[in-house]
Amino acid sequence: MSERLDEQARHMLRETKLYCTEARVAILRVLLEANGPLRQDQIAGWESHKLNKVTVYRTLDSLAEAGLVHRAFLQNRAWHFELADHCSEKQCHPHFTCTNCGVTRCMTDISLPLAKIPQKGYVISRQQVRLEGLCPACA
Amino acid sequence: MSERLDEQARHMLRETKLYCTEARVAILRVLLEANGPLRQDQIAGWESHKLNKVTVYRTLDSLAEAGLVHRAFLQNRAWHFELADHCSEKQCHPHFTCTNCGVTRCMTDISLPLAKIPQKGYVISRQQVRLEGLCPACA
DNA sequence: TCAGAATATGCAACTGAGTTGCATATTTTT
DNA sequence: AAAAATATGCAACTCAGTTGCATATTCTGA
Repeated sequence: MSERLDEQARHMLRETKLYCTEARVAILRVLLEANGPLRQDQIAGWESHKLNKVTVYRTLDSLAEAGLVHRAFLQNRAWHFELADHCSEKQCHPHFTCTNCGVTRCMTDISLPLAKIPQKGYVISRQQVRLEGLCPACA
Repeated sequence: MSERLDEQARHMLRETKLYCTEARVAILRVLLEANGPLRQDQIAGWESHKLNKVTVYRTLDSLAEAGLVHRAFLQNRAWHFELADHCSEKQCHPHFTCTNCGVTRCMTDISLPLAKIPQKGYVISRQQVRLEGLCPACA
């Protein structure tokens, strides 16, 4: 229920010491409702919210900086954003994109081992995996 | 030596039944020389080639369609292109990007196991891995 | 609880990667 | 060498994402 999600969003914002503004609550709610990566325009237009584009980008920036949100792999020149849960500190879940219908889905139930770089001196802080292929509907 | 690379480029084009044009040879040569993913502007400006932007994009499109070149993960909204060697059919080598200096490097010597999707019906045709962190110079 | 400080928002105008239409040039085929 | 097939270049466009700046909102401390 929406009251519930609002409260959850507000809680997340307070936890991370971010100003608890209407836009941030709204955007977090959208991301809580949607369980998958969304583009800016999808977030802005969610249920006739009609949020301002600049606000959406700036809000997502601050949410990402606070670690509440992750930027997912680009597809067609547009960033995708999603909640940062289901992610370990070093690795986000893989994303699967269907090359036919274009749908992107979070594969929260798979994880690959972290890569090891044989050369000395590298520090890996994050690993992202993208899968491409056909979804069940298109295969 | 450059004659050599030109010949190699021409050979690759003939093999894939692509018209053997000046631009294609030049661009393949750049990619053969550089061993890492390059952006369009880097390719266009390589050694004062001054190739036309549209031509570069279209050439890379055809090279990618022919399987000679791969599009690598986006970084800062710009595609990166590189030769498709060192790649198995299903998996390209991982890319490492330094979050401090921004350098991207191909990790041709690592490879992760292919993900397995437990849900029925998915066909994975390609897996890409991106690593972020600090390079030896910045660590 | 309210003023002032801190921060977020919205608008309009911009940036820059990538694309498209179309006329022309180049490559291949016959 | 001519015709058919394809590639190139230009200019003008699209569209995601950004920036400056004036205004509004949220928080904090007396």
